[in-house]
Amino acid sequence: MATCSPPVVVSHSDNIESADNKEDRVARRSDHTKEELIDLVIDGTMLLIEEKQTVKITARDIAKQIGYTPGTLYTHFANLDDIFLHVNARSLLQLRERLESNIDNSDSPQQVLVNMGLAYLDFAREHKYRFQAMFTPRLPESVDPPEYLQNEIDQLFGLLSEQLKRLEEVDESQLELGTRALWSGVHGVASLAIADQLFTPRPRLERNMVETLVRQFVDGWPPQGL
Amino acid sequence: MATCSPPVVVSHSDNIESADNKEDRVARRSDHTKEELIDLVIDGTMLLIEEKQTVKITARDIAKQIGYTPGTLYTHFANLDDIFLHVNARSLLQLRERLESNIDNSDSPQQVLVNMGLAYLDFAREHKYRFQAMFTPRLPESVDPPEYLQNEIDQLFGLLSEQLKRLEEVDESQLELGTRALWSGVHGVASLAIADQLFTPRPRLERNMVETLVRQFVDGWPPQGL
DNA sequence: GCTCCTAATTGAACGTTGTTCAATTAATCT
DNA sequence: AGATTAATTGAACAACGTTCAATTAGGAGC
Repeated sequence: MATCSPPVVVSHSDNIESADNKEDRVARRSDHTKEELIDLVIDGTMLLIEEKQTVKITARDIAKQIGYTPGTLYTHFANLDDIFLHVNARSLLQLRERLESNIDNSDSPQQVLVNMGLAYLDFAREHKYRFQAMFTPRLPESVDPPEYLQNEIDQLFGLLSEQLKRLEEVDESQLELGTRALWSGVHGVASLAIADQLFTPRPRLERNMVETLVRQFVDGWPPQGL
Repeated sequence: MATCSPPVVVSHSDNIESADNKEDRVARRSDHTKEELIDLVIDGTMLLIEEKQTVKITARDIAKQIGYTPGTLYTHFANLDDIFLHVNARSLLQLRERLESNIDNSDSPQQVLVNMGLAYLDFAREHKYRFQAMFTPRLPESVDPPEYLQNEIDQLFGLLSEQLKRLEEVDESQLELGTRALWSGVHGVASLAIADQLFTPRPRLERNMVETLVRQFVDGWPPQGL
C-alpha cells in the first residue's frame, strides 16, 4: 500500500538536507521521476476538473490525460481519494493565497474582512468544481485529515482572526469561536451559491449577502452579554 | 423512461377527485401497489442511510432491503438520483417541521431565530448523512430541481423571513436577502460541523457559534447604510 | 372456470467503475 | 555483458448503475 505521499505543495526546492539518496535523480523508464509523476497526476486531475466542469473524474481519465495507464497511478498514490486529497490541498493553498492578496492593512479590519469574504465567494465561483471537491468528504471519517491539510486550514483561519484581533482584543477562545462562526457563514453563502441552492430571485445577490453577513457580524464584534 | 414520479410527500390521502382509475387498487403480482412500492423504496433508502451511516447506498442495497430485485426500482423511478431526490424531499420536510416546532411567537424574534438555528444544527447532526445527501448535487445543473422541492424550500425560508419581519419592516428584496444571508450562515456552520471541517479545539462549540452568528446578525438588523 | 390481456417482476446481461498483480521492460550497478 | 532493481503495463476482478427480453400472476371478459 503506497500510503499518502508527502505534501508536495509546490516545487519549492528546499533541498536543505544532504542529498545522499540516489533515487532522486534516477529516471527509470519513460521520462518522469517520481516527483514529476506525482505533480503530473495532481496537475492533470486539476486540469480535468476544470476542463470537464465536474468532479466525476475517473482513474482512466487521469491516466489518459497524462499518458499513462491506470495502474501507474497506484505506484505513488494509495487510491483515487488520495489523489483528490492532494488536489484539495493545492486548491486550499490557492484559496489562501487569494485571500492573502486581499489583505491591505491600511484598510479597516471591517473592509478587509468583507474583501476576504468576497474573494472567497469569487474563488468558489471561478473554481466551482474544485471548491466543491474540497468540501466533498472522501475519507472514512474515522481517519482524520493529513497534517499538511490541517496546517493549511489553520493558516487560513489565522488570516481571519488576525483581522478580528485588530478590531478588538478578546480572549483566545472567543477569538477562535468568532473566526469560525464568521467564516462558516461566508462559506455557507459560497457553497449554497455555487450549488444554486439559494433560490434567490434573478439577480445574483450573493456578493451582497456576503457583504451584509460580514459587516453585520463585524459591527457587533465582540458579542455582548451571552 | 419513468420520469420523476409525483411528490409523494406523505400519505395524506387527499383523494378528492372521483376515483374512476382502476389501477389504484390493482395489486399486480406481489403485495404492493404502485404507491406502496414507491414509499417502500424511499423509506427503505432512508433507513439504509441511517443504518449504514453513509450516503453510498447502491441500487442492489435498496432492492435487497425491500425484498425486490434492482430492476424493479426502475419501474417507478428514473434512476438512483431520482430516488435520492425523493429522499431529500422527505428530509427537507422533516427539517422544516423541526424548525416549525421551534417557533414560539411569545418569544422574541431574536430568540426564535436562535432556536431555529440550533434546531437546524441539531437536525444536521442527528441525521448527518441524510443532511449530507440533501446538499450533495446529483442533478446535471442544467435541469433545475422539481417544483415540489422548490416549494418546500420557499416555505422554509418563509419561516425565517416571518421572524425577521416581526423584528422590523423592511422592503421585500432586503428581507429576501437578509433571510438567505442569515440562513446561509447557519447552514455553513452546520455543514462544516458535521463534516468535521471546523477544526475547533476539543469541546463542540458549534451551538455556541450558531448562537453568536444569529444573535449578531439579528442585533444589527436591518443593516444601516450600505 | 377458462382464456386472454396486461403489467409487474425477474435475472441475465452490458458497459464502466476502482483496484490489483503477474509479467514485462528498461535503466543502473557490478 | 550480465545481474539487479523498479517502473510500467495490460489483463483481470468484483461491484456498480442501468436495460430489457422473458416470465409471471392478477383482473376482465366470456
